[in-house]
Formats: sequence, structure tokens, C-alpha cells
Amino acid sequence: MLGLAGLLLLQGDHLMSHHIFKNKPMAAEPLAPSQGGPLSGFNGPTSGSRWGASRPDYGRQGGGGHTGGGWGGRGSGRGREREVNPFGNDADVDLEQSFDQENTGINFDAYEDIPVETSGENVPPPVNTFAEIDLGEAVNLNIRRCKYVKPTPVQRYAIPISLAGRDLMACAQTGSGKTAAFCFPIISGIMRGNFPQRPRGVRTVFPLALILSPTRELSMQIHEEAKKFSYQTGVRVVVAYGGAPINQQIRELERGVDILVATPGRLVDLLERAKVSLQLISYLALDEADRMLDMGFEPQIRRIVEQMDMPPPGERQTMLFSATFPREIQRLASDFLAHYIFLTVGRVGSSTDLIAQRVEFVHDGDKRSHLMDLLHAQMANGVHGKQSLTLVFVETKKGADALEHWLCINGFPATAIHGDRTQQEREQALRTFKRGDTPILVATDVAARGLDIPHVSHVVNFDLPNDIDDYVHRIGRTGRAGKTGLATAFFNDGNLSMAKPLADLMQEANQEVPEWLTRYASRSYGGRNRRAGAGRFGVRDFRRDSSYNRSGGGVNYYDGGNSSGGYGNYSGGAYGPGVTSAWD
DNA sequence: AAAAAAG
Repeated sequence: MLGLAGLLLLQGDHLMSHHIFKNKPMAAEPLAPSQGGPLSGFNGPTSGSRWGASRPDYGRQGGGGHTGGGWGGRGSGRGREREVNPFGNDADVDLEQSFDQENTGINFDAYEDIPVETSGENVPPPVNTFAEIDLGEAVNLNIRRCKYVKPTPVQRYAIPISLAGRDLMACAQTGSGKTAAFCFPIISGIMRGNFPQRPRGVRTVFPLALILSPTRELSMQIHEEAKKFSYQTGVRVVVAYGGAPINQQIRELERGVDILVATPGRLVDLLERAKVSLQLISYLALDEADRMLDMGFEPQIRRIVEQMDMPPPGERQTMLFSATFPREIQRLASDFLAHYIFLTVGRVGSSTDLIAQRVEFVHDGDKRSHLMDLLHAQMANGVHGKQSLTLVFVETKKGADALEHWLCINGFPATAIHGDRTQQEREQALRTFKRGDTPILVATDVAARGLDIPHVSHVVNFDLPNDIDDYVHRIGRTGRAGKTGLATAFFNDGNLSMAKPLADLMQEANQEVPEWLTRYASRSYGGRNRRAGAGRFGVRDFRRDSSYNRSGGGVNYYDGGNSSGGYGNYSGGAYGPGVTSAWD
């Protein structure tokens, strides 16, 4: 390890003789403010210098070659195999069109009303268009290839914050466009930054950015997206997760990695094998942080972030994303972030129009035949096949297998995804489902959050979850990208604790609440699902409430200028199933 | 209680 560090320093010093060494995580002395870089930039103006200084250098040599960041570095002797085009063959179709002329049929108005609040010191103002953000030509091209027309609310706020080098605690739902929000600044920062030449000839790799996410499929999805965003930028993205052959992943890593997307368990494994060093991490993004803690990942995450060789807060840029903001996440935020900006994005109010929610009283023994009725009705309506997928959530892995089998022997092409299936089976299930070969997917909560599967027109809560947040996440798998969706829940005496939160949620979403459910709700069982003081945003910056903000600053806290307009129009719906976007 | 994630 010491030898490695020495080698690294040596190479770094060598590099410094030709280049401004802006980004030096290992340096003991603080960075000069004028050098900007992702590690400073806390005081507004310095962030500008970063751009100014790099601009002449920026643009690089067209495709692939670039200075500083990038996996090969200059003059790398490594063969540069052709980068697979993640957009397919028609990548450059429509590139002539300008941003504002494109129309992909997405219901953009759905995003106008979403309330956004920021707090913290010197919050950079939000942008309204991608054109206002200087992400660079290559990334701009990819934004257009992705057919992104304008930034989602979380992107409008988070990207400028991140580009200014600030740490970010963002409370946003899946589907709000988070992935792009943290990927764009990371990619652009890596392209522009000058990073030390990474040592070659050693078996350890030194990524510059790390993105952690709770499930393997989510990591895969982030990887897919990040590859699109970084196409032809020379920035290399590699994914590592469990259940897949580690040696293959190690080989991928050894071919070079700038951005590493990983699940915590596999990353710890790679770190223990010294295949990966976090010494040069300049950007750290934790996605679905609350989910990761729910899953008991806190020890692994703390191990990765605090007990390995990652630069401390302030020397790296950290972005923490979480749908909720309970105490444990607040602790994580104060431990992992430095002078962070707090950003909270309300749920998409208008998307309540996009998901029709139904609840039916079904005894456990009747669920199968009831599901069959639903599926038959769906087929009678001619909605099946690729354009209309049905996602059925169940409580247990065993239940998932059983239901899948039962559907299959009854002539319904179904597959299943859960944690007891092999990774191969899981990926295969997702593939055949997406393709429409098996238009019915039976899933446990492994598929509840974050997964973006186009054309899911019906989510069936065969077994209701015990947590209303999980319900919101599940039904959010439909009604995406401005399309309408249907969510059906089977309710019975086993779901009494869900009666009130479910009835409240549906009411707020302007859904018809069955009279029998209202009756159950009024009896108010259980208290676990109360969402205390959630209000319009569900969460608030806890620093406002306590003595945390000891500097007594807070001058700009809840600075009206940084809040989006349209609160007046926002029709409550704090728990609306705000999970629609074309952009996550 | 169940789910997820390292074998």
C-alpha cells in the first residue's frame, strides 16, 4: 500500500511540472482557493475560476482523447478499443433538432408544479435549460441523443450546486431525474479536471468517482445511463456488483475506470482484495441512501467512506440522495458531507393524474383467481404484449416463485425476480419482461425502487407492503414518462395497518376511495405508517430545527429566491405517487 | 416478518 502511494506521489509530482495539479486529494495542505476544482468552490466565486481556467483546455481532441481525467490518460499505451455506442445505430438521428423543438410526447407540464426548496449557505441559483449549463460539447450532444429537452426540477437545482463544487443532500424520489443530476457534473468535472496520472503496471485501479446504490439492478441501470451520458467523452464507467463473476469485473476495472458504480458488498470485497483504491475519489454519490440503511448497509458504507483510503469530506465532493430524511440519514449527512446544501423536491403533484389507483378487498385465498380476472380483462381490452407490461408485487420470495409458476401453468407468460434467484436469472427475467416476451413480472421489493421499466401499464399489489412509502415506490413503476398507468391493490384483514395511510394517500391523489376502506381507515389501526409532519415536502433540513447551524448564519436559509414558484398551484399531494419521469 | 447484499 505504501509503495503504491509512493509511486502515485512520484507520478503526481512529475505531472505537476506540466500541469496545474488542481485536484490532489492526498495533499495535506488545503488547496489554494484560486485553484477551484471540485474540492473547493464553497464560496461562490471560486467555482468560476475552475471553469475559466480549464476552458481553453476543454473540448479536447474530439472523440476519446482528452487530458487529465479519463481512463487512459495522455499517451497511454493501452489499446483503445472502439467504444460501444450505447444509443444504438440511430444515435445521431435528430441531432439537428434544437432543444426546444424536440417533443417526445412527455408530459412536461407535470413537472412545472413540483415544489423545490433549498437551504444552506450561498446556494447557486437554479437553471431553466440545459443550454444554460456549460457541461461541454460532448455531454451536450449526449443530452440531445437522450432526447432530454429540459432539466427536471432536481436537475435544475442539483446540477448548478454540484458544478459549483458544493456538497449536496438531496431528498428526491426515484424518477425525479436523480441519475443525470449527479452524473452530469461528475462527468463534466472529470473531463475538465486535472487529475494525477494514475499508476500503471499495478493491479490496483484508482477511480475518480464512486456511485453507490442499494441493489444490483439499480447499479446496472445507473451504469447504463452513465455510459450514455459519457459517450465519446473518454470518461470510462465500470459497474461492480455481487452475484456476477468477480474476475470479469476485475478485468473490466483493469481496462481503466473513472467512474465506478457499485453495490456496497462487492465493493468491500474489491477493496479487501486491493483491486480498487479510493485514494483518488473526487466525487462520491450515494443513491437511495435510506434504502441502503434499511438494508443494513450502514457498516459497509461507513467502512467504504470512512475507513478505507477515501479522501475526507471537504477534499472530495459528496452527493447524498435519499427519499426520506430520518435521523440515521441526518447522521450520515453530517458525517459524510461538508457545508452541504440541502435540497428537497416535492413529489410530482400532477402525476397523480397519471396513475389510477384502485383498491379491492380480496381474501388471501381468492387472490390468484382475482389476479387472473384482472389479466383476462386486460387481454380482452387488447392491452398485452410489449406495450403493456404488468408488474405484480408479492411479499415473499417463495410467494413470487409460487405465483410465477401458477401463472405459467395457467397460460400466462410470467417470470419472477427476487433475491433468491441467481443474478443471471434476475437479469434474464428483467430482459424478457422489458422485451415483452414475458409481459408479467412477479417481484418482491427488490424491484420496488428505482428500476425504470418502460411500458409498465399495470402494477398489482398482490400483497400490500407494510409501509406506505414502499407502496408509493411500487406504484411508481407505472405512469412513467408521462404515460398513464394503473395500480391495483389487494387489501384484506392482513393489511389493517395500511388502511389509513392508503386511504389518505389515495384521497390526496384525488382517487376514489372505496367506502369500506374509509371505514377501516377511520378505525385507525397501528401507528407505524404515520408520516409525522411530512407536510408538503415530506422532509425538511433538520439544521433549521436545531442548534446544528451553530454559526448562526442561515442568512440564506429558505431564501425565497431559490424556491421554485407555483406553490400556490400545488394542490397538496405531498404523498402523490410522484415517480414519473422520462429522465431517471 | 421479509426483503436486499459478499460468498
